[in-house]
Amino acid sequence: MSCENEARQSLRKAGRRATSPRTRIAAALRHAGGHHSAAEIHQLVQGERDGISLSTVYRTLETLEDARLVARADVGRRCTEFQWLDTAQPHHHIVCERCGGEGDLDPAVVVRIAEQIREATGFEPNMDHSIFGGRCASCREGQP
Amino acid sequence: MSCENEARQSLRKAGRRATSPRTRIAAALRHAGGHHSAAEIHQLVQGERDGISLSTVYRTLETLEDARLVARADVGRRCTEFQWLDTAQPHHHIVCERCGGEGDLDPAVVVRIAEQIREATGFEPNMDHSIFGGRCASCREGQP
DNA sequence: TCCGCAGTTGCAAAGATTCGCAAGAGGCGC
DNA sequence: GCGCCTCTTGCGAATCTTTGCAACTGCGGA
Repeated sequence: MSCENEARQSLRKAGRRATSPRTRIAAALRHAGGHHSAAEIHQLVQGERDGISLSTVYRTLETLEDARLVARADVGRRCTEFQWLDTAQPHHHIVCERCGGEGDLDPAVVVRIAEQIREATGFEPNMDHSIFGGRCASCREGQP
Repeated sequence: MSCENEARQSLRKAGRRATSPRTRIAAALRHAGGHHSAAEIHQLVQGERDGISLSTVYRTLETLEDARLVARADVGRRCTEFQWLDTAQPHHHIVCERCGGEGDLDPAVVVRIAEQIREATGFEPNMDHSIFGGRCASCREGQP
């Protein structure tokens, strides 16, 4: 699949070595799309030839995150997921802490938020893939 | 110290049982002020009478977080800290992902951000204690 | 094409956090 | 003040994630 070559190029472009485990992990994530846990990603690359150790999966994800190729999302406790960023549009979520419902956040709103933070602090916030916790409208009405 | 009584009252007000471990943990966090890791909190309450198990510390922190008495802050990977909220002003940080430098964020900016998210999605974001990652001004200049 | 160094990997062990279960304790009603 | 029911705790085990270290490999230069 071309994902493998694309992944390899993205890695080189980011100044990282395009090793076999790295390429396979990146390609799998890119090809699969959406969010995946470390264990899922480990599964995805297990099917093929020789296995990749779980620690390598974690280290690779960290590397890819540093290279801004992958975004980490801590959706609630006990649930860290990763997503390929290179091709995806930046997108953002809001998760209801009571009912678990999710909503998407207009990227324009996030851009404006980032601008406000930059103006206020001089920091350029990293908002490749933000997740806000909160209460959805119906849960807010139901309980105080 | 009065922290213990205050903590007890806050717990009851939130509809939780004011048990001895809970009260001690809440009082310690309240008294200590600032951010503390689970292990530090465990240490803080170890000195006194009988010990409190680490799992109880974690469970209590979770309970206190649910009750909005404590805020959890994931400052980068490998570093989860907790802070007593009841008395503190809401406050917000921005952390540089490159140099580790920290800045404070004007609460007014955060209020505006919360409003924008509410208008856009109907969600009321929980912004008791937000942390944004990003690049500080000097790191932005230094490296692209 | 071959070599050498620095970056990576696999493995096993450590650390952090959560979970299951039986025993114990807080708080409401009597 | 006493009893009971439910919520909590402690302990140990399970899970998730990171780390240390020695062996291995990509890739720039000869």
